[in-house]
Amino acid sequence: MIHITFPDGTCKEFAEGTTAFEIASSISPRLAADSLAASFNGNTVDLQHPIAEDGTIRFFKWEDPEGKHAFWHTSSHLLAEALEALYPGIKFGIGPAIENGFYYDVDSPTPITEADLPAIEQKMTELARTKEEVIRREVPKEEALRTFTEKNDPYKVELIRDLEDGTISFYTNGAFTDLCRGPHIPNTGLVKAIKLTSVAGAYWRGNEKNKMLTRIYGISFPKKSMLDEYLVMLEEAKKRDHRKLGKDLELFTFSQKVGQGLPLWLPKGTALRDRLEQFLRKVQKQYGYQQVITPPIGNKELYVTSGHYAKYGKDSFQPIKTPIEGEEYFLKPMNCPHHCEIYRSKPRSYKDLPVRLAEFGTVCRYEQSGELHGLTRVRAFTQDDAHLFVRPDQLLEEFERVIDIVLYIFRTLKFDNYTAQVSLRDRENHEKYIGSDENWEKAESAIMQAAREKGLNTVVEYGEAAFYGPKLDFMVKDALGRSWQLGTIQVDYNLPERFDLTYKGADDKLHRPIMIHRAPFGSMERFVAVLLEHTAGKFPLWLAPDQAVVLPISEKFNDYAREVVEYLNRSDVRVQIDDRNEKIGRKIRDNELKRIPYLLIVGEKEASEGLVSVRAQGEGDKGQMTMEAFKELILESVRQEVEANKLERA
RNA sequence: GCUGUUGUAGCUCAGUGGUAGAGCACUUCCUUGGUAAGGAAGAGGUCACGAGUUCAAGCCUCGUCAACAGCUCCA
Repeated sequence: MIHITFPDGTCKEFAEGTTAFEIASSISPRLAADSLAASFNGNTVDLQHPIAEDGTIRFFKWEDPEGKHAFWHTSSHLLAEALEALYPGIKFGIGPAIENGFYYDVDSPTPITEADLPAIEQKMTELARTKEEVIRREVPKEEALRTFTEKNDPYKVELIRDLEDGTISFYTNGAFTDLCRGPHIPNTGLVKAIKLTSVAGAYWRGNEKNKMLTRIYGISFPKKSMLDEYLVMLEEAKKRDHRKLGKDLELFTFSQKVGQGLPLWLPKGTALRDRLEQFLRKVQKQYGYQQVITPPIGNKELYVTSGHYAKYGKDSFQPIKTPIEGEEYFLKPMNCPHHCEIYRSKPRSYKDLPVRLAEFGTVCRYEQSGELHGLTRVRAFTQDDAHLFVRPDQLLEEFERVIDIVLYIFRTLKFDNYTAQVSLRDRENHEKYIGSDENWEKAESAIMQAAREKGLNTVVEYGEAAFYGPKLDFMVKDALGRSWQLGTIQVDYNLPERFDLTYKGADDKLHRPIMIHRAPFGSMERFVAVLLEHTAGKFPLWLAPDQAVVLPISEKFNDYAREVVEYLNRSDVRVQIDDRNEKIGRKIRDNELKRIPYLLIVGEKEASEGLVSVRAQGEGDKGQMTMEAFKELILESVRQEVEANKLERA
């Protein structure tokens, strides 16, 4: 007998071999429908899986990631079933659930395009309506191989060959049987709303030497209304796309003539970016950073020394050769080698450390053309870079101080949902990294400790480290839950070695400093992109390129409006005038759409009494006040926005 | 880089081989107004670029460039 306690506290006993789905059904059909997958002793198993003796069961709901995963995974099998019915002879690759939905890779005898998707959706819906049970069956590896060889499904055969010997699980829904680990939902009838979203090419097993298969993406839900909500959310995401907002708000542009991936910052975008830079400069000054400036190119020897030439030389931009001497220079792809040479420019004492060199350094990297994306992936960008040269005994504290800066920035800009990703070496393959095992281990443990002490919500990824050292990246979720990598902090034992950086210790001997690379924004380009999507273009007052615009009711009040503008500009409030010959309703609409934080409406009453009528972005009429009072309101709000999160230490 | 889709006015987009289109934005005029689109007229295009097919190409073919989606990559 199995004894099971349910989430609501009730207890029941079941015979051995009872499936989780049967158990859920025995409680209530509702629970069965809601429970999309079950967990057994902490390991996820599917609802068809027999319950073993001492098990406790946890039922997942749609809200649980495991529940969605099982739901979408089953949907992908449903897609395969529909495809097999519609395209006889089709071959299947893999068909997993993903973060938002599912896909299936197929090799179809006839091409499948977007135009075919509605018909496939239709077929899937039909099949789902027949409420097919999803049946799990365990078979020996040899039998699995035979089944798929007979079916002439070469991709599946390849997959099975790579599996360990023993039993393999099969799942069947209707006429379709797939090799699959599970878990799945018990019945395809639970899938009520399906949308196939796109078709794309994808290499078999992600290797570009392999054949390209057709990947069909889709998403599904247990209710029609949930699909509708999802589609609305997608629309909202499109509106927030930084590429669209950047155009609408005149922040940046690209030119086919200037070149791919080379952003042109427009006046308003530049104003925004400058303000972010000023903000960070001020913080860094308080943390003892010194600003430096280095040239945009560097001699090939610099990169041979740093090791970057060997690693990236051929994929990088082509060298620039001096016409007579024939020396080779490269556009700088990073600032660290230059900063190492600044460190080397004079002897350093242990008393001088840490040395903190900061630069808003513009770098060029030859990103693959297919990788370029708005401002988040470009070929020329400015890092809010700094390199900290520290003694081993200072590493941990300095690392934590960098975390403090990153967290301060996130608080000020209201990025509340972030996680820290610790990127360590691949556990097996150490060859692609440079530096000694001992140093790597020291660096990795320092990062882990700093993250722990700062209470960061941390994810550890093996194999994601840079070739020269482990790193801590901050992953930020925007308002729509999409994840972006922003700030990065990296420990480096390698460059100090290669550049033979030293300091004189208290023992009168030379020692090797440790280097920390860090960029709290990541790059100005990506940060502005993420900030745009996070705020939907409604920047906080202290960052907004224009903080207010004065709207005269009619041309008769243009002179007074100009007076207001002049007064506020003198007081460091960024304000414009909209003196077009338009009705006030029109001016309000246009300036609201430009996301100007405050609209100041002036007519006869205001002009005669020195007032402005204030309208706040998205909040409507706020009533009248004197222009002096408005100035104070703005300056005070700005003070509060920037200083509310006070630095924890200076 | 690979596969696919797309490229027409500043923006969003119609236009299936026969004289280049709409809405918004822009200019001028009328209107002088009170919290999210007042009215009229006008100007604006080497249809991404280059070849080819055709009596004739925005439209068909090839190449190049760029954008978008996915894959692969990311110091």
